[in-house]
Amino acid sequence: MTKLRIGNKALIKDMNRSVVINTIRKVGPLSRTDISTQTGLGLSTITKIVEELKNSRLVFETGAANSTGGRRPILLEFNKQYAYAVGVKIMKDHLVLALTDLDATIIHSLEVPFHPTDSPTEIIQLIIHTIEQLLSKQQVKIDQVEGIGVAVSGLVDSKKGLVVRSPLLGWEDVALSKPIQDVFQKPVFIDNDVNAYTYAEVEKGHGLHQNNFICVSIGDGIGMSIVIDRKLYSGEFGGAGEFGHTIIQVDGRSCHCGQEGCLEMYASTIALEQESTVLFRSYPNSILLNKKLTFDSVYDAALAGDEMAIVLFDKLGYYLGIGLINAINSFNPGTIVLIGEGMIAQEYFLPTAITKAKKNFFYHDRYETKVLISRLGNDAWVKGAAILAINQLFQPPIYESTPSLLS
Amino acid sequence: MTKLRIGNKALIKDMNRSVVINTIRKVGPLSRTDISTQTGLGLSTITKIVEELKNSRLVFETGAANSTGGRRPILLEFNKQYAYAVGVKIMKDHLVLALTDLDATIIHSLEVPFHPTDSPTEIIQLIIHTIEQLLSKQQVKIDQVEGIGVAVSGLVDSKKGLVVRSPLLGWEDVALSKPIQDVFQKPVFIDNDVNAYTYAEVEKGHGLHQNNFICVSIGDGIGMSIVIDRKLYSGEFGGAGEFGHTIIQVDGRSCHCGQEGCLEMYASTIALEQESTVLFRSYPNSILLNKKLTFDSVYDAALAGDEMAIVLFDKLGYYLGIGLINAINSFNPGTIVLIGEGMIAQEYFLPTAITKAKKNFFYHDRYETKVLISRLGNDAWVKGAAILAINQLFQPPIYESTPSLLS
DNA sequence: AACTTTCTTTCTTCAGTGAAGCAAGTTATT
DNA sequence: AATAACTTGCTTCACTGAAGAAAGAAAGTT
Repeated sequence: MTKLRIGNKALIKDMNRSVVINTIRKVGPLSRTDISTQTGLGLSTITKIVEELKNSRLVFETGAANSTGGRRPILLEFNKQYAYAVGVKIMKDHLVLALTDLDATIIHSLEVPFHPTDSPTEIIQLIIHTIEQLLSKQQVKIDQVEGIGVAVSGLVDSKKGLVVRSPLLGWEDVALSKPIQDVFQKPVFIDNDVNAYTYAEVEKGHGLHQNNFICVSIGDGIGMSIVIDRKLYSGEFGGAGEFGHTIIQVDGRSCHCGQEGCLEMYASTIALEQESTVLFRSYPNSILLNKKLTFDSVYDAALAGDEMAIVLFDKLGYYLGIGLINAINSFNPGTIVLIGEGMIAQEYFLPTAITKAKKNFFYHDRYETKVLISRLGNDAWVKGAAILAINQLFQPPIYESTPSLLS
Repeated sequence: MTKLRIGNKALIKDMNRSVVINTIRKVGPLSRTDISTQTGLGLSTITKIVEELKNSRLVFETGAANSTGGRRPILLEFNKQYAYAVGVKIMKDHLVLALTDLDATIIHSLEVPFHPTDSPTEIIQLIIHTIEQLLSKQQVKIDQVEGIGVAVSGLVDSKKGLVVRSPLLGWEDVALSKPIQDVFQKPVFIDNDVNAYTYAEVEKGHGLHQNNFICVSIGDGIGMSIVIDRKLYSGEFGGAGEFGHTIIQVDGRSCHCGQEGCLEMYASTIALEQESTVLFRSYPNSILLNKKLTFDSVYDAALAGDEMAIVLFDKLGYYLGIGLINAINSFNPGTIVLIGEGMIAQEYFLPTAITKAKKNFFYHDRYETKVLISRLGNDAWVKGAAILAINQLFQPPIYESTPSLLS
């Protein structure tokens, strides 16, 4: 278990430095007095800590604000350019990389295609090479990079830095962190792609107003992540949130995972295919006939007024609603945030899903789980990957062996 | 959100006192040197803190152990009798109360029946009256009681001290904590009964070796609790773990909760009734005919060789296995602990359930979720209730406004 | 007598605190 | 305008009290 540090002067100092810098980082330009009242620390303490933070360039003074009847406050701001982070997302046939500042703002990003047949080793080499390219193009030295975050779809053991299994990439037991870490000598963090997105949601999205929520991703598969008190819960070996493989139908449709009746078979891209085989009988004239069914293609058909497309989404919405009920009844989250490519067609399936989901166990009780849609853009995946690396720098240093900028 | 305290001398002292007392409490008789090496605190610090703890009677010296070649160590032990706690479990038609020491060992317990038609107010008065009786019988003054914990089945908002809904008792929105607290002027903690049992499991059961697990209770209904890093996760308003009402069959059997296809309809006492209506056609000679079906009665029938009883448990096991799969795939716990009255018949349904549950999403990956059976006795419910009250006394005081013995 | 282990005492270190005071503005009064 | 009085922001410094280190006392064993 993560063990608490014992109390000594080093702990006091680490904690207070952490509080001060995180206050400045999150609440933005602040005067020393503001920080003092917000944190509860004495003014003299703030003065001393700010002095140090200024010397290490983590914080800088950014002129004086207007007076409110006395001496004008000197505003302090977090130096986002103190260092950089790199985010990587591994997709089916290409990589997305981004260089960000410490606020996770993307400075420059690159996309590099690869062949689906490329081996893990080749792809890892491609990642390393592209990071080098990204850095040299932006004239950033590796010493200025505080960490590298990588997002991969599939089952990821982030503690061990291992991709246990990724059906999308055809990977099994790939040690992803180590080779990258060996080259750059910088901390490398890997996680599941939905988890990475969720970090972005925590820091930049709905997490700004919610401390407990779950993210459900709808796309090729169904993913989930669990946020408790702003922290992600990963399960014993990173598999929490294999929600797509919870069973909603005893002895139902066979899933590629070996089970029967998985939610993923009823409310993802795969579900569109599955459901359509039956539906084509009733809708022989559907323009979807002989087309590859994806959220995009079915959405286009629905927009064009194709009845079968509309029915298809409606069915998907019903099953998704059941999935949401199960999530609500298991976790009782205050909020569910929906993400993923499937959301482009939300108008066609979400109303049905939400109507169904509202009839959950708690709906008698005035307690309602809000269902929200992520407002982050498509770059949230790679931004989240960068946040994997950034976040660890600013954790409150109360546990043993937490690395930190504030040493 | 729970906010971290700022670093100052008071924090240091609180933290270290907490570390020392919890080390003594958990690891048992220890010398000062032992504590020093275990905690990492300096010997002189330990001497000072132990001095204080001795003065406040929280710790006492219990003779000297054998020498290992030098001065004999003076063993220190936690004073379990420093104070008392009271645990209460509200059952369908009776109360169970227990007076415990600070190690949650039961000193004396009482059972008091009531009428199912009694109003919440009457039952609360009965609780208050019985606590008084329990204390006076044991000649304990209320000042010596550090807290009172109450376990109730149903949806409990423990932060607000509210029983939101308890179908078993027919309660809705009952403010349970406040009236008790008003009388005794001592902290009162309430929680769901499965959660209370889980606290006992954390402190006295499998939690001694596991930091992350879930408990699944099988009985009249199906309950669940989630333990992450030795802490219970309760959800936004205490409803996490309404696992019995996750849907395993789209449009399946109607549940009293208003949904269809809830797990509870397939793997609890209710399921036995439901399933039997069909099965009686195939087994017209079953000795279960015209009997009230409970785990007890069906178990007796199975022991007597009744085929239908055996089939009934086998079906229940299959569905339970599906429930366990859903729990495993959602939470990826290292361990599942099974509890509840249903476990008396485990030999007839568990093998089927575990066989099914093993075929979960992770079973390719050498990662296995252990399924264990709780070894705690029937008094774990009320013991857990007492632990609700005891635990808050020994929390590490790193968050703002955590009450503590060590002020 | 020499060594070990446990525990205590004394002294040192250093981070936060709070009062006093300085800095730099605004507001009211002349 | 000029001045005095007030406000707000920040800094300095003596003080407090926590852990820590070192020396040594206590109580054993070899």
